[in-house]
Amino acid sequence: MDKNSNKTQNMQEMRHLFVVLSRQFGLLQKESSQCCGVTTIQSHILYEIKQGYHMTLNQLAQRLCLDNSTTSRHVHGLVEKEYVVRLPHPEDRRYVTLELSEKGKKLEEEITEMMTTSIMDMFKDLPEDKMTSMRTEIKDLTEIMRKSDICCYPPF
Amino acid sequence: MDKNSNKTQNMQEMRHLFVVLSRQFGLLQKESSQCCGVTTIQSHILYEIKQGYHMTLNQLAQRLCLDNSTTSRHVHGLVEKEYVVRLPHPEDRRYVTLELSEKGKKLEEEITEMMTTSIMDMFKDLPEDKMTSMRTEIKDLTEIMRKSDICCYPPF
DNA sequence: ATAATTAGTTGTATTTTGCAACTATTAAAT
DNA sequence: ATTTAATAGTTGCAAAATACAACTAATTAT
Repeated sequence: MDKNSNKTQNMQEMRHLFVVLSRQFGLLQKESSQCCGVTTIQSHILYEIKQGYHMTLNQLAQRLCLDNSTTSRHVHGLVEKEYVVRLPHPEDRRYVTLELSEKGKKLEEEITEMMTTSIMDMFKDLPEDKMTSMRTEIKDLTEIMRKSDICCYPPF
Repeated sequence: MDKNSNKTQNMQEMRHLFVVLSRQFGLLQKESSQCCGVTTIQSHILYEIKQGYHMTLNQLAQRLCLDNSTTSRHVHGLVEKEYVVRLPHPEDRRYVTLELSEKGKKLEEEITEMMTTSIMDMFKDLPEDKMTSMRTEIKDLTEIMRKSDICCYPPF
């Protein structure tokens, strides 16, 4: 049973790596967002709206794993600041599709710029091929995690 | 400048992978914690106390990137539920060192068990060598992110 | 001996959150 | 065709989380 205990140990190490990884990335997100004058969640919303095509509020809430109402309020804040516009769906007027305004697009790009710069900076001393292999493995890992049905909708 | 735009694209992909990764792992944490009757933050605290030796409250707050007071209250909740004990530091009575009670250790192990099982399940169809290379790359990535000084203290 | 510093707790106001109740719109059933 | 269900989204409300500031207790520096 030595093999099994070894596996358990590996999984615990994996868990630890995830803890560190997501905490550090969380910090990066927080920093970049606040630097641009919005909260982390608000920048998440901008990101999701940008990615998604004609996203509705409920879809957004599912993506963020937040309640309907909470999401509605966050969106409200972004609409007030004129980063997001609510458009009634032409086919079904119950739906509200969310789009970025020009101002919102600009802000989102600013945040993205900050984050990618930080990430680039992290990897600046890494050789090209190491970088490539890392990206490959992380891509595969992400796919595995995305597919595992934990709850809510995985981010596309 | 084709090389540069390629690099930017790679970084944006990286950012996206981080978003998915940390969101999915966040869900896993939430699920495992709540399943064991505590909040995500509380399980974080249990984990940190377990890892750290004679952790003090301020150290813990720094680890979690939370305010002193907020952390104090969370710890208070865990002490009330008898998962954590506060011990006065023998050398300096200002400090309070935090330790897991027997009950707390058991709970922490339960949460760990849940998480590692989930992670193991994710990887169940992955060949051994792929798993190994993945772990290696993630380990290196984590180390890179840990070293990048974003703010607060990186989790050891 | 006194002042300054440090660790941690508690008061208070703000923010975030989810549940439930509500409105508006569309789909289903009789 | 009219009534009933269901669905999308918003708002009221109470609970939880959070940070700042004021506080206590203990230690260190002057």
